[in-house]
Amino acid sequence: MAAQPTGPPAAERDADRTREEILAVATREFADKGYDGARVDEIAAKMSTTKRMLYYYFGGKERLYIAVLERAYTVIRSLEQQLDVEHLDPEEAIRQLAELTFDHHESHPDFIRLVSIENIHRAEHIARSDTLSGLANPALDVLTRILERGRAAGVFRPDADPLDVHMMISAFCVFRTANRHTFNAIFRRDMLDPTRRAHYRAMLGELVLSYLRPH
Amino acid sequence: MAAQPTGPPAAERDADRTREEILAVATREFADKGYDGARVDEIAAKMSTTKRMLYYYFGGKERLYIAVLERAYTVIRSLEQQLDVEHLDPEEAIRQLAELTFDHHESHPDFIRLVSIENIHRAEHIARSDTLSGLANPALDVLTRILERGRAAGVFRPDADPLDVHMMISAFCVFRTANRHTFNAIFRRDMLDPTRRAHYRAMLGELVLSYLRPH
DNA sequence: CCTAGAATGTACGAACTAGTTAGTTATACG
DNA sequence: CGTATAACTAACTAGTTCGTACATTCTAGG
Repeated sequence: MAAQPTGPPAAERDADRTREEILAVATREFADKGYDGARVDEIAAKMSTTKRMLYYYFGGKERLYIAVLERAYTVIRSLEQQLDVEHLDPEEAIRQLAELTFDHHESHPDFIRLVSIENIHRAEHIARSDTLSGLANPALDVLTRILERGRAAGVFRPDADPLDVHMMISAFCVFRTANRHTFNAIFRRDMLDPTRRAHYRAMLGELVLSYLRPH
Repeated sequence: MAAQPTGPPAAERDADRTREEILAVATREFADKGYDGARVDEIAAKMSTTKRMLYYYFGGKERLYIAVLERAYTVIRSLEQQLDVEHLDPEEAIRQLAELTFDHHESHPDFIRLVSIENIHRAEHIARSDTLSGLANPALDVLTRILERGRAAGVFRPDADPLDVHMMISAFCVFRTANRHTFNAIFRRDMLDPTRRAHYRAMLGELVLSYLRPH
């Protein structure tokens, strides 16, 4: 139901383009203000079409929000699929995986905010989405294989669980971006200050590796 | 302006009691629904007095929310002040500090939610509160002293920064509670499941200590 | 006992907000 | 060329939400 069969794409009356624009504006607005803070009229005002189209294509505020979440997760997952660290030795692979995750979180603040917002709502919208509720994570598969190789080589402790390690990495990266505001307000240190970036990036790698090494 | 001078405390017409009840109900409501999701009328309905009192004592929704934040932080800080781990050797002190922080986060889910909510709002309310914006953290002082002792004894690496270590611990604990819903929706693992509690608690201690030990 | 002022309750309204109704224009296709 | 239908627009509405005006009751101090 997409893809113009012949001729150049019409500048006006392009359903796909309209849908995409609504999603893009809505993503920014929901990430910025939260689900309850976002205003349908505000989203409408910021796009080149009207509010009616938002209801035409998505059916309502909540379903638009779910569509936003679905697209955001899809984008992130497709990026994760490009991970290519399996040719490295286990230690270096872990370090790279951690640092790529680190970079990743830093360059997608909207996604992190959407996840925080969704947690405030106890993931009720994710639960309502078939697309999202059981969505596998390619980064976790990569991590699982690295751990196995490291265990076999005797450089990693044998009891390390992939999901636990993934959680450690996520916790560090998510906290750094998601909690930066209160952290900065209380401790007067901006965790996202560019001058501290290299320090935190290296620290995460060390943290994970020092945990993984057999004692 | 409190403390009845003579006679038994009046069951009705007790300004302090009314204030406290409003704060308690508002805390639950804001933590549950977020700032924009919370409804003034809903808070009013759940308390034994009327909405008028909320405006009489706090002036409005936003100022009530700030008062809620101030009280929540104050409570947490006073609990932190009771930390008593300085008599232990550095390694054991760190482990205990981490585990107490862990317990702490688990037993104050409302506080964690309020912090997440405040981060969605980029800490704008904390910034507006004189009480909160520069509030020192007793746990950080304790941590600083432990690290110093450990460094002197040669059991900790010399370049470990107290605030970084505090951040590591917080990241782990906050992520486990604040992001449990999306994590569970995606990975089908409840990080707060009681049967996994001991595992995570021990893991945090190991994580921090393996990072701190000189390599 | 009386009064000033603090504390409380009721009822209401102005502004906002999600969603809809009713109608219009462009485009694909025979 | 004509028409069915997808894409689109503007104006409106029903319900909500924060906040307030006004009336009332309790309590401390003289």
